[in-house]
Amino acid sequence: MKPSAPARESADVTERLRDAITRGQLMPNERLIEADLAQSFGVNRANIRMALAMLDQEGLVVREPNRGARVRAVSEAEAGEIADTRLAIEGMVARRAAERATAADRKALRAIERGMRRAVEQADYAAFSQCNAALHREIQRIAGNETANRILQTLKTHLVRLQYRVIMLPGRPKSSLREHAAIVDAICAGDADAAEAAMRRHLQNFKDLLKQAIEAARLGGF
Amino acid sequence: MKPSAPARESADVTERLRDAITRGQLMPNERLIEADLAQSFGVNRANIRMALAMLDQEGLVVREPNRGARVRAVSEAEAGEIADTRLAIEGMVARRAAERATAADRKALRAIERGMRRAVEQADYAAFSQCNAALHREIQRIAGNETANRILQTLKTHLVRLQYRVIMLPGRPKSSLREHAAIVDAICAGDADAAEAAMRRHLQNFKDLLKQAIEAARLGGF
DNA sequence: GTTATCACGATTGTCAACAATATCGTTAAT
DNA sequence: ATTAACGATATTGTTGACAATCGTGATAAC
Repeated sequence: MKPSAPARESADVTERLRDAITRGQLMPNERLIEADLAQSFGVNRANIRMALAMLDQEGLVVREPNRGARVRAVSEAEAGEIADTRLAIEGMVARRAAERATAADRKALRAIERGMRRAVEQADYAAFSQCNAALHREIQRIAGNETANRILQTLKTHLVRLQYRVIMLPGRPKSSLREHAAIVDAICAGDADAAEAAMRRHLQNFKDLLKQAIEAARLGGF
Repeated sequence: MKPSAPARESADVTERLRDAITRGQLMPNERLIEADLAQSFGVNRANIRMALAMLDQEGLVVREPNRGARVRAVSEAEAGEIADTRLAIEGMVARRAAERATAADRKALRAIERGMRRAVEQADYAAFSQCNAALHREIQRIAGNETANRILQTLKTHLVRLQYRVIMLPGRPKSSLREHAAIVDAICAGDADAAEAAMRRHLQNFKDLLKQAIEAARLGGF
């Protein structure tokens, strides 16, 4: 059995195009020519057109009338905006998670936290990154706000190109682990205020480090 | 001179369709048949198709493969989610506004506040509603977070169908005025924490009243 | 040498016809 | 009477062709 019937090619194409952009296969400001994309994806131009329209709405590409579409470049200022917005939403999400977490939920959070600690001890960056994502995802699931989750998803999509720099910063995994532990503690204690505050601190640090990383990269080569 | 060259019909159509949905001319769960819409809007089906894809991404319609599009109905639970998310973002926005407001900005806020007070004294609901929107818009402008503003715009679009009920509640304009005054005071004082807290209180009240209004409507006929 | 004009190629926007799929009522079988 | 199979109709999805527009380079005017 298939996972879910696409039956409509454009949905699939949109996802593939989105991936190509977020994975950096298509560079910022690069022109996206419908005919070329149609050929390289092996689909009709109408599908590409549809995908571009949706990704435009999503903010991943910009389209100018009669002048085509380009991959949207997120400026440093915009990265800050995105990080602020994410911080606000995910703070609320952590709060709700603290209010709603069941015993099973708490157990799941602790398990991910243990995995994270193990990854730090073994200096396994890939595993750490994965646990990081899993933890945030789990908190979102517990909070159960689909609207917020959808928005967070697109915001993270915009940051994904930049954030790998932060993980690589010296000492970051260890401090990140501390921050995450504080979040999990607060949620498991059912302390909504503390959960929101901890999440905010975590994402504020992330934002600051992201800014540093971008600046360093800008001055130091690219 | 024109305001800005559309030159592309689909952008215009998208806006018109969005308006038709938010203004209630197209009811929730109503099927949106491409051919019909194309005829009634006087455009090609491809444009309608494009518009539906974008509004789907925006969350205003849902599309199922080979089964067409319908106006998305926001459930009571979802209205709560939207209100929560809005609260989180707009709290952050108020905080930033407090940090960034110039003397001119403060003057503009005070002017809108005066207009609001006048509207309440004269029991002019339309004017009040307009000042309400203007005040929130002005705060967003001052904060200068375009990412957040875009998201707030779409979230409000989803609530617009419901929120008129709240304004009509007895005594609401007066309490709303108090809440707004507190927000303006905090922003003008440059007190970021107070501004966020005041905005949160305001939107939390809004959320609670919205829930009440929806419940009352559900029990009392519609 | 600089600027204006024009024609051409590349690309996007529009359109109508066709194919594929779902919906719904009818009929037939049990 | 209930269910299953079937076919007609409505609707969406796909495709290719055509029209409109933009960028660019060549040419001409000054």
